[in-house]
Amino acid sequence: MMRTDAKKNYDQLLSVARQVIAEEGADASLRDIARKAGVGLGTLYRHFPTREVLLEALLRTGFDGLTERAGELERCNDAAAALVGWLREAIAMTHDHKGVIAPMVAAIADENSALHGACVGLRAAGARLLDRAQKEGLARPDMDGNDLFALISALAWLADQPPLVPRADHVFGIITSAILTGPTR
Amino acid sequence: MMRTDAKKNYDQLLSVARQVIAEEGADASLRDIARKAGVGLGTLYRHFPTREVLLEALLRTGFDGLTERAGELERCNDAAAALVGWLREAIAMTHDHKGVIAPMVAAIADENSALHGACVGLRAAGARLLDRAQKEGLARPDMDGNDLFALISALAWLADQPPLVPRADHVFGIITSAILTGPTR
DNA sequence: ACCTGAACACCGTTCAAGT
DNA sequence: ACCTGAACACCGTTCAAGT
Repeated sequence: MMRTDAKKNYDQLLSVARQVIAEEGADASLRDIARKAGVGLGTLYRHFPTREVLLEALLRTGFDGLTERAGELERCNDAAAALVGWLREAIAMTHDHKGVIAPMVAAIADENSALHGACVGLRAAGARLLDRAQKEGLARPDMDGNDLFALISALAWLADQPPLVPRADHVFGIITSAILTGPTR
Repeated sequence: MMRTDAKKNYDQLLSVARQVIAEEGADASLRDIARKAGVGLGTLYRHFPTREVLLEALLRTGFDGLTERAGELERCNDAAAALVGWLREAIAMTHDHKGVIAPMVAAIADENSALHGACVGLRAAGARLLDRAQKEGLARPDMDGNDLFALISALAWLADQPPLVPRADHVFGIITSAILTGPTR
């Protein structure tokens, strides 16, 4: 069990980090976060030895929500709508924490990253929805969870680039239509 | 006209920058480049007042090659193949200079960026190829040069993320099939 | 005209010293 | 146990001083 003063610092750090990262992005200055939290820099490193650990803590509830949501949608009638709806939600989630998609992509290949588990879980949840849609003949068969993860990442990145934001929704539509359409032409 | 010593420094800087950026990416340390070029840091800033100016100088021949190539392809019989082939080349070009796609995307909305002109030219070249394919009924009509630029950017970014590289080609195929297919399903 | 490098204000990360 | 902040090795950017 954490000492109560440590717990207080931890919570304060997390709260300030959420705020700062929402403004500055996932590559915000850790020094700045510690400063704004009124805490020594070493304390931040004690609680979050790595930037990924901090991001994981910030995104945990979001990740959990998404995998839970995937479970619900698996029991939805329309497997195509379930897949596309979940994709949209997954992208929206990263959109709340700009700059987070690059570390997430890096984490999926790095078992030591604090974000690894969450990303693998995300990929698996998407893969299940995709698999169901494929079995019903609603999604192109020449894709797997890795392709889906790559597409989600690309769309999330796109939605993070201010000049591309106006087109993000439309591009989302183009790509989902490709997923739901038959294989090569 | 440049003084000959200045010209020598300029060339040396450009050559070292090409090398360093190939290894470290477009966000490589400018200090490091100056150091390796055996030149004062101020000299680098004199010749390349901004990182974008340096990137533009590095990519100029690549940009020119791509717009020229687009001109050739416009006279190709198969408008669909011309479009897809050019997309592939455009993405390959950024792939040679990792990390360059983010500044390029930023530049398209920033008229003051040294990369602005090149990016606008790229978008225009793609738009012409797209337009021709659309007029022949070979590409979906609900797209324009902005969408194409966004898709190229997303694919270029994807090809820059090591864990996603294995899927990059396949995802490219999925997306081009969406462009060449009819509109929504 | 051009070059240099110190100066300034920042980083991330570590770690001895304190409570 | 936990916290602090100095220390170290880096950045990008500017600019006085030199040739």
